[in-house]
Amino acid sequence: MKKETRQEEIVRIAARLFKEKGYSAVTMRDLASEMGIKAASLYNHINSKQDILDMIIITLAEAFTEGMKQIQSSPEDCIGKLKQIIELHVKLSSQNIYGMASLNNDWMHLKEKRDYYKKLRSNYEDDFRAILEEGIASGEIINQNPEVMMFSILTTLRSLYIWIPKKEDLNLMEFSTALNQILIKGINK
Amino acid sequence: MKKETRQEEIVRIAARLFKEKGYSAVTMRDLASEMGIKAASLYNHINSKQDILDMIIITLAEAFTEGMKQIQSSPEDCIGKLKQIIELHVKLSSQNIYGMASLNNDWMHLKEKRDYYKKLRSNYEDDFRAILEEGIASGEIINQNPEVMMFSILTTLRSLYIWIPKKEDLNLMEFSTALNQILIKGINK
DNA sequence: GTCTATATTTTGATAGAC
DNA sequence: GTCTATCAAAATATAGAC
Repeated sequence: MKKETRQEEIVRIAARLFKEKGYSAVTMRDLASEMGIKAASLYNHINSKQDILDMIIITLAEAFTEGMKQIQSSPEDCIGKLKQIIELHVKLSSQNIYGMASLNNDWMHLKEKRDYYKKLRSNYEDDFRAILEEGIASGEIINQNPEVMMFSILTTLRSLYIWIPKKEDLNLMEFSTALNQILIKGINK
Repeated sequence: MKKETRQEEIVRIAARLFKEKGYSAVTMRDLASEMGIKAASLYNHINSKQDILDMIIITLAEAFTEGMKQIQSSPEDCIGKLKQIIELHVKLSSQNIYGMASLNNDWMHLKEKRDYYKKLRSNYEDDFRAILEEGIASGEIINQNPEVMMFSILTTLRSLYIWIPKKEDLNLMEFSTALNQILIKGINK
């Protein structure tokens, strides 16, 4: 394991603070205080507060894009691909709980990278929708509005970061399996 | 229809801005500008920025509490109650799209009312969980982890405000029905 | 790599005229 | 009910010493 650079440490701590109060409410003094240094010292490792947010969000957004590319090229059917998407979200969310909060809630505070982020997200949703439509066409899943299906599944997956920290008791693999069953088969007996 | 007071107008416009950028990133000057007046003039109608957030969030949180009380006292079974919960969320979310954003994302910026809000939310989740556990006990729904089921359904419902504005084409009643089917019966054929 | 000192801008809010 | 003028605090960021 490579040693964490000072910049990576700042970004990691910042993400934790951003999750608690949101990007705008966290000051450079808050962040510095949490690092045990003065605010001015932060600027030896990062260019601006904006840059920290950029790094947190873009890294994650690109990881999701990469994950979706893998899933698309897999030989699985629709249900199999959905299962992989669930696993992708559980994996990335549990690896970076704090960053997921920024991805969900603070993307509008991106500046130059905002359009790029929106493009990645929009492409991700298009790919997701295409998988559902393929499943409807092949008769694998019900013929419901794919937009509503995607909304339901995706918002649950996008909110995983809120619940995963509370579920330390629950094994992640078990969690993923339970989620898979609930999202795909419903809760009806 | 009673005429909207100036204070109500301020709160309504503020909620819209809070949804776009979050409570902390919206300044009193932003809000005043959107109202067509100067920032100082706002203080003739409200005491503080904090008060605006309090009004937005607490009004909604109490509406959910009241709705849940109604549902609890209904004679429906578990699945029927879940359907009513879905309808409650679709109704309140569509009536106050902007306020729902603050409820979800800016509750941590409450001050004196923060504990009260957290109590309401915690009670709401307890009531929700009890309905699911009752359904498991009676054999109405599958014997899965009620926490994971609640998480899945509730996060979808709590995110409705993001999607409803995009779905103006989609009738709200239809939306509610589709959502009900997807959340309860799943998407599997 | 961290510090102190400081520049500059922006913030929520108040006082008092009209 | 709105305005102008203004305050005090807090924000991001830079310069230069150590």
